[in-house]
Parts: sequence; structure tokens; C-alpha cells
Amino acid sequence: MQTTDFAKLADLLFPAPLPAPQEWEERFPPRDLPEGARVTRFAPSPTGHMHLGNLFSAFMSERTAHATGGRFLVRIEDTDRKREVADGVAAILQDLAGFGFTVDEGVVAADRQTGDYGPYFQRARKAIYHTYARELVLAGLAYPCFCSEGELAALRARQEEQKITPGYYGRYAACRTLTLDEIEARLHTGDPYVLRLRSPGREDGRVTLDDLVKGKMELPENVQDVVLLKSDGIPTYHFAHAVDDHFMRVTHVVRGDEWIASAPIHLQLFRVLGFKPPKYAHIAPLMKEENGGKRKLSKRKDPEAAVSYYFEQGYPAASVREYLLTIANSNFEEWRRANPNAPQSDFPFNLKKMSPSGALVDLAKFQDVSKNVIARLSAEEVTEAALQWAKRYRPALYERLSADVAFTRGVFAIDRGGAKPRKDLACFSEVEDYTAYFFAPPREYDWPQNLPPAEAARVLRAYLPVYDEAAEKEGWFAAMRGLCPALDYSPDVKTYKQNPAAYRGHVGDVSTAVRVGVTGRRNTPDLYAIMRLLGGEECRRRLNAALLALSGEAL
RNA sequence: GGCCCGGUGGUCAAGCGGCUAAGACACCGCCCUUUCACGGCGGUAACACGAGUUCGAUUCUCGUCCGGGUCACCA
Repeated sequence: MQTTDFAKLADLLFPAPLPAPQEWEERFPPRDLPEGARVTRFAPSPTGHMHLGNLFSAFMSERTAHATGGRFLVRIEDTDRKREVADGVAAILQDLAGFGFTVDEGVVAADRQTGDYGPYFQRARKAIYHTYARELVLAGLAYPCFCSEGELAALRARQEEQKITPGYYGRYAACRTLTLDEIEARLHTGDPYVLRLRSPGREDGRVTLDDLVKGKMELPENVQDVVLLKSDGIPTYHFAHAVDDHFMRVTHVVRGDEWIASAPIHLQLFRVLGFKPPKYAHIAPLMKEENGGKRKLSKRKDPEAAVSYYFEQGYPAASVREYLLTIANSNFEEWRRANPNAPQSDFPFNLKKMSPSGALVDLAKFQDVSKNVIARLSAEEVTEAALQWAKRYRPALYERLSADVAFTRGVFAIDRGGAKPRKDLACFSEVEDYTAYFFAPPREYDWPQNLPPAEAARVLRAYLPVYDEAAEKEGWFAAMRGLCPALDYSPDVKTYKQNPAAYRGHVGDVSTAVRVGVTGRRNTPDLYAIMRLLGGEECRRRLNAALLALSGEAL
């Protein structure tokens, strides 16, 4: 075909008038951003709720933009109707918002977009894609292909049999050589077709990709006549990626490393289109441990892969972000230790510090991270967060916690806020158990071995008369200590340890007896604070109940 | 199978030709302590394997093995 034929072909393929390329360039001018500011995007397909892996990649994009004073935009890749899910966009946006991501531009709600580089739904960008598809046809770099699915499959089978690289390329690209007349005839009969790239790649060609996380890579040049426009006129990911990221003036593409293999296609597309390619950062997938081996975290098999898992369990969004950051940049933990209260966004996130290989998601480590996050919260904040979570996921608990918010706040205030806050809550689904004894007397008592029932009863019987609800902490504890001689206990642990045989127990055992009597448990926060919050009357009642359970009689 | 990436303790990881091979989580012990926790101190535990380059390899090269990814009108 000659140049004149390409022009005719373009008219045949794109009969409706299209803007000149220059118009798009002018409409979406380069961004006026400070030196070094990066523009990144998260470009999901509307296939429903997010998976931790998507979230991770979105987060890395967001951090890259915001750590450099750039912009983070959300574009919806709705080019595949078959996979689309109703309310898929809303679900994604909801997950993003749930994790506290700031989206500067693009699709900010299922029906709302902001920004000057839109539209941000690919299906609404047809005119832009077609303008450039037409340009490629004009340049002889694209052609219609009428091959059916069956023909393509047969071609593949033949190639596999002959052990040659499968695909639609070079001399196997049958429709490359169609004449203008043949094309016109098939167009007239209404045969469906796709638009393919006439790949200028050579089979022995190589391209280099200087990836931000994987480093320099050398890959085979693309030779495949990849599909640019599907038979419905909608672009494929490859073509849309080149066009959109160029016109949205995206500087850095952060995506999963499963895309590396198609990077040569993308590089080639940017080249034939005359666009400058973005910088790429191909990040490794999150992995999951399975009987000794590692495998990619799977949305279907692993409950912790769904972001909803974290919401349901009541993990703070900040915990998830904090954990993801520790995986992403190993110096994050160090930074966090040095800046315990700094906002996460102050961390100098760096793509180049990301590991080229996939990290296992370690729930134990995550728990620890989350405990630290919650430990840094004030009683007020914990109360608020717990209330919000319970309202949504545990109505009965919400009733209980919200009945007397001041009391609930008091519960969370115990051992919190000081220099050494307790780290015992990893998520809000633990709140119910953690706070149980504040709202109801214990039903069971976890007496330690060295306090058999008779002994525990003996201690409680002695303690009840000296318990003074009005006492300050010192006086409260002095009362326990004062009991020791009569009980034949050591008033301090040290002397007991020096000569255990000389005593029946020590003051710690007295406090343990009271602790178990009041709470049913051996492990609780500060006992004095608990008893203060519960009040004298309630404590006395509980101690008596414990005594009754222990010895059959109360005082 | 072709192509690409990766391989340091159980996990996440520093390391970039010479180190007693950091640190964090988990685990164990001790200390502190009215319990628990927090905190402190200490401990167990690693360079996949084989060649080469080099005075010297965890670090560089090659091979083997293992793990992962990818080969669509899906993204």
C-alpha cells in the first residue's frame, strides 16, 4: 500500500471527523509543576472491591506523587465490559477513601470527576484514541485485521507445534497484506475487525528499560502486531496506556511487575506515537506463605487479601498503611522510631528503596505494627474509633460502649497516654473481649496455681474489710501491703524471692487475688484504675461474689 | 517451553570486594515490677549450590537448582 492508500484507508476506517492531534496537545498541555514533582495514577478496572495488592500499588503511586509535591490521579479503565461489575467504581473509591488516600484528580466519586486532563473514564475518551489510531493508519503503522478467534487459535496451534514464537506478527500477520480493495469489500459486508499495530520491531531487536525498582533490564523488542482497538472500537490496555498517560501528563507509572513482559509493547507504542514514555516502577507482588512455599496473595484464597478484611476486623487504616510502608521502604521503621508522632506523610518515601522481590505478608508483624499505631492514640481517639467500628460491625457492642461514653473513654484511658502506653489492642474487634469485665461482672475466675480456692478466699476475706474506695493509689496499695503480715505473706516480692519458704505468698498474690476477684482475669491493665472506674460498691459486690464462688459464703 | 525478574536467619530486611554479616517481628531467658503490659538486657537462628575472577567473595561473572511473572479483542 502506498501513502495515498493509507489516507484512503484512514477515511474508510474513521469516516467521522476527528480533531487534529495538535488540538489534543493544546488541550492537555504539560503540567505546570515544580521541578521534581511526579505525577502518578491509579488506574483500576471497575471489577469490584480492592485487593491488598491493588491497594499496595495504589499507595505506592500516591506516596510517590505526594512525597514530591506532585499529583495523584485516578483513572477508570472501563474498556472491558465483560469483566465490569455493577458499582465497581463506587467500591474502589470507597476502599480508597477508607484507607485515607488523597486523590487530587480524576474520578473522585462514581459520578464525579475533577481535573483538567479528563475525562478520566476511558470509555469517554474514544475521540482521543481514534485520533491517534487514525494517525497510525495514516503512517502505515496500523491496519485492520479481520481474523476470527478460530483462525487466531489455529495459527497459534500451528506455531506451537512448530515450536516457533506464537502470535500475530511478521509473516504470520495475514491481514497485514490485505489490499485496500479487499479491506473495503470486507468493510462493506460488515465483517468485524480489530485495528492492529504494524509492529516495526525486529525479531533480534532488544530494548532497554531502566526500571525504578528493578534496575536496568534488557528485553526482546516487541514484534507482535498487538491489537490497538478492539472490534467495538474501544482501545486495549496497551494503547490506552500510551495515549492516556501521555495526555494526562503522567510522569511515573507504578504498577505490578506482571506488566514487565508487556513493557516493550508500551515503549514501542510511545515511540510510534511520538510520545515521551513515562518512567516505570514495576513493583513485586505481595506474597502469601503456603506450606513452606511462597505464592502471590490471592483474592480468592486468602481472606486477608481482601481489603474488607481489615475493615471488618477493625484495623485502623493507618495500621495498614504503616505496615505497607514497612514492607515498601525498610528504613520506614527506623524513621518511625525517630519520629513516633510525625504524620506518615512526612516520611521521605522512595520508590528506589523498594525490594525487587515479593514480600510475604506477615500477619504477626502487622499485628505488632497495628498495636503500636493504636498505642499512640489518645483515649478520646480510641473511643471514637472503637465506637465507629462497632456501630457498623457490632451493633450490640456499640450499644454497650455508647450507653455511657464517658465511662467507655475511662476504660480506654487506663494505662494510656503516658510515656509507656500499653500495646494490647491490635484491632477493634478485640475491644469486646478487652473491655468485657468493665461492663459485666466476671462469670469465670482464672485463679493462678499458687492461689488455690481456699487460699484465694482467705486473701479476699482479709481484704474486703480494709478496702477503701476513697483511697489514693498509695493508700490503696498500702492496705494490701498491711494485710501481708497477718496472712503470713511477704509485703514485697524481693524479700519473698530471697526466701520463698518463709512465706505463704507475697503482696503480688494479694493483688492477684483481688484482680481475679474483680475482673476474673490475671492479665489486666492497672488494677487501681480499674477499681476506681468501677466504683467501690461494684468492686465490693464483685469481691463478695468471688468469695461466694470460692468458698460458698460471702462476707 | 521461550523470555524476564528474584534467591541474606521462620518472616521483613541492611549490606554494594576485606564487617565478630545491622535492625525489626516472632521465639526463648533474665531484669524491672503489686499482676499484665511497657521498657531494658541477653540468646537461638542466615549469605541456595557449584565453578571461575581476585591476595580476598554475601557482594563481580558463568552454570545448576529453586521461587515468581509473562506469552489474549483481560487489565
